[in-house]
Amino acid sequence: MRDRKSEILDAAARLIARQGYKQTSIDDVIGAAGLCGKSHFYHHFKSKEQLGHEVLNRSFERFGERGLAILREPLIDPIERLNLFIDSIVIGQAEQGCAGGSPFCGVAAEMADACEGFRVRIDAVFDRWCDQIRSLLEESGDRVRDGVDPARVARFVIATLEGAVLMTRVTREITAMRGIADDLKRFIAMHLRESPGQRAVDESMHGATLVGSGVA
Amino acid sequence: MRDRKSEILDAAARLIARQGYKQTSIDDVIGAAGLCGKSHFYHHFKSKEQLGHEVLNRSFERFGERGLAILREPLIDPIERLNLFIDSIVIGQAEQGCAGGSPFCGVAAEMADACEGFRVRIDAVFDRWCDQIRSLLEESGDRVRDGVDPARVARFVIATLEGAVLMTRVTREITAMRGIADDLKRFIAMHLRESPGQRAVDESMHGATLVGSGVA
DNA sequence: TGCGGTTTGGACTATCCAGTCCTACATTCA
DNA sequence: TGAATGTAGGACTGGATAGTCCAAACCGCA
Repeated sequence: MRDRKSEILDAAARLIARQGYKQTSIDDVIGAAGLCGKSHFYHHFKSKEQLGHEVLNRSFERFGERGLAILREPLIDPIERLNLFIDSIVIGQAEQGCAGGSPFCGVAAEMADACEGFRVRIDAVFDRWCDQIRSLLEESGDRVRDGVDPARVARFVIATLEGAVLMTRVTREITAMRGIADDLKRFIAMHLRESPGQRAVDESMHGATLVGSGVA
Repeated sequence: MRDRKSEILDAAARLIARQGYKQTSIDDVIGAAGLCGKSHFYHHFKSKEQLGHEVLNRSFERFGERGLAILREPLIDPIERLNLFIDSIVIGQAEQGCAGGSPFCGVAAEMADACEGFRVRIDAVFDRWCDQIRSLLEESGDRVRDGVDPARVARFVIATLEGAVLMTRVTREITAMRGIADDLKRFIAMHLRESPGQRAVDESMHGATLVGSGVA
């Protein structure tokens, strides 16, 4: 029973991710969702702002369910999970043709400024995201070097991913993001104790980052 | 000879950095610049889009003159210059109260979507920025490890800085950004050959990133 | 059958905003 | 003196957009 409200939210989420909150008009949403008139929309939502909040919540839940799901996958090694997660962001961005990005990127910044309520919500999203990665590192226990602050590494990972998504949005080029993702994995490996990790760092230094293998 | 047009550009640049391009109306600009009416504005600019382009160019020039100037400072060691540059971004963001960010961040993404012309321009900004950092690494010559792709490292640095700025914009918190900046310097050091760099990495691993020294 | 929530369809208001147009006044410089 | 340019002030158009209101159909369910 896919109700109409969900369809509206899906359509709105797609539009907002692609063109931003302010730039997405109620009429756009109505058109994309195949509604007939405003009254129908306003039957389900009090205002555009409410729509924004619900879209944000929904995107957050979806991201929690699917995007972050890999971070919780118990059968895979924690660090490997983190690497897979990074790859999944790159793949997602490539699939979207380098536009729009994850629901909390350029859009996040725009909405954060548009309304304090949005900002707080997006802040919470970042927090939860950060927590997931942090707990992943903590789960790795003794593999992580002494003195490493998992929360701090988590924030670094998120910032770099967000920045990379933003960059591809401007350059419309996915190759650079792949390089950044690989380098980010090396950055993470740098915080691991055991030699396999360290060796991996050195190997990738002489593999993936060979001059010319990146983007011209 | 501070002409009126420059004042308008300055006011517009400030507004756009804070609230975005679309959200900044001509009337806002007129008010902030202390003009009397639209005719005066349209005497200097053909359209809002032209204003956008000129603001972008101007911000770019300013950033080139001041922001990137440190990257070209011949008396300072190249890598040290890069570190100073990273610090300057953090300081700049702190001074702005974590809002707005560098002219080419959230705003860039918004404008990139608003108009293809803007996108191309911003893309060029990233390119030049990337080139500056790349040439810095190339300048360091033998200090950089074999197999390291300077352009790729440059893109990583830029992505992480952009992401960090975006993050502080949402969290309104500068502390996290300081941690990210320090970690970014360690990432750069990781690509240097000589032991001082490597030692610096290890030292900072047991200094800056001690659990609890980051943000709670 | 009838009630309540959903859907359709569209008219309408109020507001914001980019851009136009027109009229003055001041300054500068030929 | 007179033309060009910059500044001032404001009326106006046209389009987009959020939000309201109303009337009628549709549909599941008691």
